Amino acid sequence: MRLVIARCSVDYAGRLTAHLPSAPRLILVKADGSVSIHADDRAYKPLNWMSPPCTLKEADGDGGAKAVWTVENKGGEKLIITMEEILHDSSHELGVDPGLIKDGVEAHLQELLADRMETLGEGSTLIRREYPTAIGPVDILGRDAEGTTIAVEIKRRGEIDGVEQLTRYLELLNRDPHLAPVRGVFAAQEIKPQARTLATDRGIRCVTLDYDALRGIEDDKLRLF
Amino acid sequence: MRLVIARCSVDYAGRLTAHLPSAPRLILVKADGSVSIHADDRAYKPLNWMSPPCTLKEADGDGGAKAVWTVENKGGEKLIITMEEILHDSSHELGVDPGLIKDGVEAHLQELLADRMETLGEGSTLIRREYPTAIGPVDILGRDAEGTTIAVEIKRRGEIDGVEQLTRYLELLNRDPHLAPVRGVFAAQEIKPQARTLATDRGIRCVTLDYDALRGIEDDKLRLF
DNA sequence: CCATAAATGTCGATT
DNA sequence: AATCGACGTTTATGG
Repeated sequence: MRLVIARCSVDYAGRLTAHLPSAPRLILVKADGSVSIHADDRAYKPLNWMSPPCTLKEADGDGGAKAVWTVENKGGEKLIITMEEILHDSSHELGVDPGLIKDGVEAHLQELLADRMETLGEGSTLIRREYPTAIGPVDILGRDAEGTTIAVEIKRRGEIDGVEQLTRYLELLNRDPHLAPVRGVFAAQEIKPQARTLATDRGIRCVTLDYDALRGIEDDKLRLF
Repeated sequence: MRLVIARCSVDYAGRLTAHLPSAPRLILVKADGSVSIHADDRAYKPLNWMSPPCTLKEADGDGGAKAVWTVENKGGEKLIITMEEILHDSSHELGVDPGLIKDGVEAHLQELLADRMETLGEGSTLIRREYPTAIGPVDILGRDAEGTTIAVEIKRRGEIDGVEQLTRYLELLNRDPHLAPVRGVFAAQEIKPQARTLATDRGIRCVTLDYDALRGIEDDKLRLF
């Protein structure tokens, strides 16, 4: 990883055209060849960048510029960094990162819920996860205690577009005489008020998922063996 | 901006739970208070981060650790960086960035299409751009060859969300007896298969826009003067 | 490689 | 604060 602090101007031509006037910035060159240009704000988002795979060509600047870097990818996107003053330049060997271990994402919620369908109401059973339809897979298809088909949409955060998504599935599923009538269940760790209102208005039941409780139940299950 | 290269392990607890095993990484502390942890790959996204506003507390490590940083925001999200070995530590004054100047293709599409309504079919005419409704402006309102009102939604990339948006407009517009019946046209440089399926199912016509061709036509027009 | 959906999405405008 | 829409979204996953 190479860290360069330089007063530079930057031009990008690719999916759009963009220009950065001259100012001191961090230029970050990673081992995979990627380049990113950071200002001293905007959290983690770079002002400009080029994702790998790409090639970096360093050239001496003519006149005012100390150096001109040209970063290019296969798609013809181009990033030109004109450095007028180099304030810092250091390189560091980091090696391959062991990578991030995540816990609590949607996929995990789906697994846990599929394993504990009674969370959705006593007597609820699983038909299958990722039930395929023409407009995408339904997270969980199941049956409630009365044997009515239920379609479950799972989100970490339940917002309006999630309700819309479930509504589309329900419309489609209810055309299938083998399944109809199908009832909707919107399950999320957190459901936004507008999403809850819309869902309720459409006869979709809302269920708030407690991740720790689901996982706790799961742990209890494992403890039995 | 402070740059630290350190062998560290990281724990994040907030919107999800995540852990990074010990390895050498870049820790980037910006003037806005944000902290991000980068591996030696991926230009854009760090392994872990905390967005501002947040507070950084540095503490001496006990035993194996040289230092322990705790970054926390108001929402109770927490990032804990345990540094076992510090390989580099430097600070740099960058000042406020003058910011990025973007020149998008986006707004141009609407202009071009409004100027060349026949792209949507022989005899199509413009009523107006940005036709206002209670739920936002319709990109283009026009008439087809038969005189039927058409509502056009323009996107660079046509996805399901865009079809939903147009559907909401159509629902509203069709309540207006002066306009009804209104037909929908979904126009984009690229239309995703699922979006096309949904649009077709709802009787919305899909039109793929060729930006270069539209601009070419425009150039021809200009050349006449 | 293409297509799709999730994301600690982020970011900005607007209510 | 919440919502909505755009983003050079990026990133991961499944076909």
